[in-house]
Amino acid sequence: MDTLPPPQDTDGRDEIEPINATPAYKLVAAALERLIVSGKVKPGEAIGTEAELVKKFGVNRSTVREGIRLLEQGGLIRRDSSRRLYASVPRYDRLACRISRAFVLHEVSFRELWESMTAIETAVVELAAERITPDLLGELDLNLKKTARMIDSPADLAQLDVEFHAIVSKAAGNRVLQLAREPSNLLLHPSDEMLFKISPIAAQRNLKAHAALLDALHKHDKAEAVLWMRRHLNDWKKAFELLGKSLDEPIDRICADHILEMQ
Amino acid sequence: MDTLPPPQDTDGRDEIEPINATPAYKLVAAALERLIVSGKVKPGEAIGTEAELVKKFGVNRSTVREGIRLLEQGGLIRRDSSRRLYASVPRYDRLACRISRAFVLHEVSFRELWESMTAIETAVVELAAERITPDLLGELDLNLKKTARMIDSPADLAQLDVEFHAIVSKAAGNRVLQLAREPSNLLLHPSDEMLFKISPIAAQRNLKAHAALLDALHKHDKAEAVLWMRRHLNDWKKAFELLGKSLDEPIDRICADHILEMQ
DNA sequence: ACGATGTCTTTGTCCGACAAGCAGACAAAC
DNA sequence: GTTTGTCTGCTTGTCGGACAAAGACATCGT
Repeated sequence: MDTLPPPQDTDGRDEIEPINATPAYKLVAAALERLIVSGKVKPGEAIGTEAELVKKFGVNRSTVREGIRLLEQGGLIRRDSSRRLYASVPRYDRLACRISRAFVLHEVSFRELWESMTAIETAVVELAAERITPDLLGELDLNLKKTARMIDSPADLAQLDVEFHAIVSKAAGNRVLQLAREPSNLLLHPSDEMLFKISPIAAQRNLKAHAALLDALHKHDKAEAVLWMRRHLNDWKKAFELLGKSLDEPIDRICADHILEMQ
Repeated sequence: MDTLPPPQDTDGRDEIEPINATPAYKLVAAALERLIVSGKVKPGEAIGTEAELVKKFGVNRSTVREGIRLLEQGGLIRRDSSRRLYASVPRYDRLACRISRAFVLHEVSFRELWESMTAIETAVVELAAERITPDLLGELDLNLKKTARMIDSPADLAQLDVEFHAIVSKAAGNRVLQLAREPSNLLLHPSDEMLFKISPIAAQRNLKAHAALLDALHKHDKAEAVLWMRRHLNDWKKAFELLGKSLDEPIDRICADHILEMQ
């Protein structure tokens, strides 16, 4: 696999070097990436126009454009209205979406998702109990009310469930945990809806758990919040198993559509 | 995102159409993405040549190329030798790298990283204690021996530390947790090295903790493994604070270089 | 001063072209 | 028969130029 024999030092002139055939468009992308990540161009600042980049890098416009496309999808470059290019910070929701997609393609199991959710959500809710602010408590109150009203509409319930936990994770004030949590949440959402559709009891238990969690958060009671989160997650697992599905089968590919349609 | 209000059917002449302002190259990318994610083209299979895609989509070759570039960086498309295009599954290390980069740009704090590590690593080690296999135990044994030998070389120590935890996370058999863990690990690595460089005691405690963790894993003793992981993480925090740095300051941008250089 | 106007700029898309590298076929040498 | 070298397509990477559309900008008339 180590291509090319070592440059046979026959007569001292061995500067052949293993051929560094990196295409120009990748070099352009790498250069721009370095500019942004290293902070020389701050998020929000404008990248030059294509013509300027052409002059700066000394390559053709098509090449510059291909380089830009590489970064565009990664979220390091954003287009305002009018399609001008600005440096940008990758958005969490986009990242979460990509991660979810990767999980689908890798065919991770529900068990893996559930284990991960258990670990992360309990930590999140513990932090949230400590740090939650009144306005986020208000948002949760509102969400709970809506959940009670929508108790017979599985689709809305699933949506509200996702929202509830998203608010809690925001309250935890930890963006690393927030991003770690998001993909699993996205992927569990469709199953969530299915559970609510099939079992009204699951919907009831969901509502009750949310109410208890919210109460614990109001009281800033870490222990109780964690306890209810555990119960909440166990409920989900039990309901899932009642459906006759195995936790060890890979998540459905139908989740993929759900992920895809959000860009 | 191609919304826009429906074209107000005021007087029958409503062929205004919601202005499909999505550039063609994005549509190409979306179409290819859908092909791969939905499973119509399985990972490893070849995407057609550019010429074929030109015919299939009815757009110019440049446009096709720009579309391909969008997916290329995301890891959905891979180039074999000879640059032919194949569908692919996004690699975890690439994803972790991107996530790390996002954290740097978002200027997350060491505290956020540490809290996340605490939550995830304890869960990981608990699962690992249950599921670890003899060969992974062997790898850990080897890693521990090397760590003992390299006790005076901070750079190697940091590298071995990262490896140790990576092996543990592999042993946990949960890819979701594994990916959730990776970015924080990457970002803490440089600070790790700095800690070892400044405080030989930190290196000693690190070695001791690893030994104890490994012992617990050998015995499949969950409780002890979790206990030692907690200690290990607290050690890190204490050492960090001894350095006089605040946990609440954003992670250094120097981490960025470290992240960038791994593709 | 303000709004309507036309012009400039920039992007999205297309066309055509060429060099380099890879794959396979084919002929030559052992 | 196997190996080697060569040749010919095919595909990608890069280039140059071109044009339409839409935003940005300057100008002009009131």
